[in-house]
Amino acid sequence: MGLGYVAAMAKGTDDVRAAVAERLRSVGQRLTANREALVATLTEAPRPLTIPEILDTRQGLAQSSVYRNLVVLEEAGIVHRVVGAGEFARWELAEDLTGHHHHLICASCGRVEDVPASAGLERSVAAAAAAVTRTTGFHTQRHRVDLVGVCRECG
Amino acid sequence: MGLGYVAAMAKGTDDVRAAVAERLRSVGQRLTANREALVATLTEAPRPLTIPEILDTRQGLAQSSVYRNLVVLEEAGIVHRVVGAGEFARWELAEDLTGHHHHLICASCGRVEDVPASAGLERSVAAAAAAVTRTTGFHTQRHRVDLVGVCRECG
DNA sequence: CTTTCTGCAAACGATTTGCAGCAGC
DNA sequence: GCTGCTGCAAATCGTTTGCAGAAAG
Repeated sequence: MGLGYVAAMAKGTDDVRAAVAERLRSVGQRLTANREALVATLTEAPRPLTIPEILDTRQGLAQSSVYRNLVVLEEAGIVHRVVGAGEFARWELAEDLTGHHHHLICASCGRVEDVPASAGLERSVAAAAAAVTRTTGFHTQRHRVDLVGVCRECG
Repeated sequence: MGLGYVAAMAKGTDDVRAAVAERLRSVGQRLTANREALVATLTEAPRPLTIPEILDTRQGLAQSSVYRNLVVLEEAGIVHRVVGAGEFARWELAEDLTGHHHHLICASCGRVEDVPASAGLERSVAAAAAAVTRTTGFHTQRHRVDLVGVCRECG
């Protein structure tokens, strides 16, 4: 990947804090209270959050700061923008901080839930990616598997 | 799925036309020249298109009509909104008209390309979906596999 | 201290919508 | 001919940005 840090599976909360501090510094950005709060909120959530959801969690936080900081955190490789089904963007911690996972997207209520990725599926995706590189020259860096359907509540 | 039509793999152009006409009628919508043009454009494209791309294809077409008709066509189960990496939404024909496929998304230029899905990968996804239903009660209707990376041109 | 962040409010831009006239059936 | 579609232009709303004061290092 060419980045200056080592990828790892699901880190503990303290490791996350340390990694966040270091990655921000490596991009020449400061570690501020707002950014810590943002990371903490995303760490605690079992699914990607929308900006309104984030604002509800911590009131007194300016909307523009949330948007701006999410961009900074994305550039630092700490969070990822996730496109859901709804009209808001969703954000989650980068996968090397939380562990790789896939998404369940409810077509009825728009809710997005995380699910751990199975080893068998991962192997198949890797094989498919290798085949694609051979035939098209496209180099896969990561992948996204979303299951779209109806959640238990809406079913 | 509870819809009034039978799912099928990659249909011919004429079958697509017929299916489009019927599905529109079944939702109480008319088959107009604009809607036919829209479907034709998407049928010919080897990848999901953005609204600006669609407008370039057929000029003299009002932007608002494109937006409105895409919504109608989506409600009729004829097209699907696809979220790319960029700032525009992308649209493609529904998979039961074109055949199931996955997407290659270039993180550098934002381009989205279709790739056929391999049988092995499909089997793995189906198995994973079954496991999810068992453990969470979520019922999968369809899935989305995106490979995110760098295309040959950007590489 | 200097540089970067923050909050506020105003600007942006993709998408949606109101309305009067044209076209499907 | 009635109803619904089209195009135009104006409105919407998630997101971005300019600016003056506060905070990180």
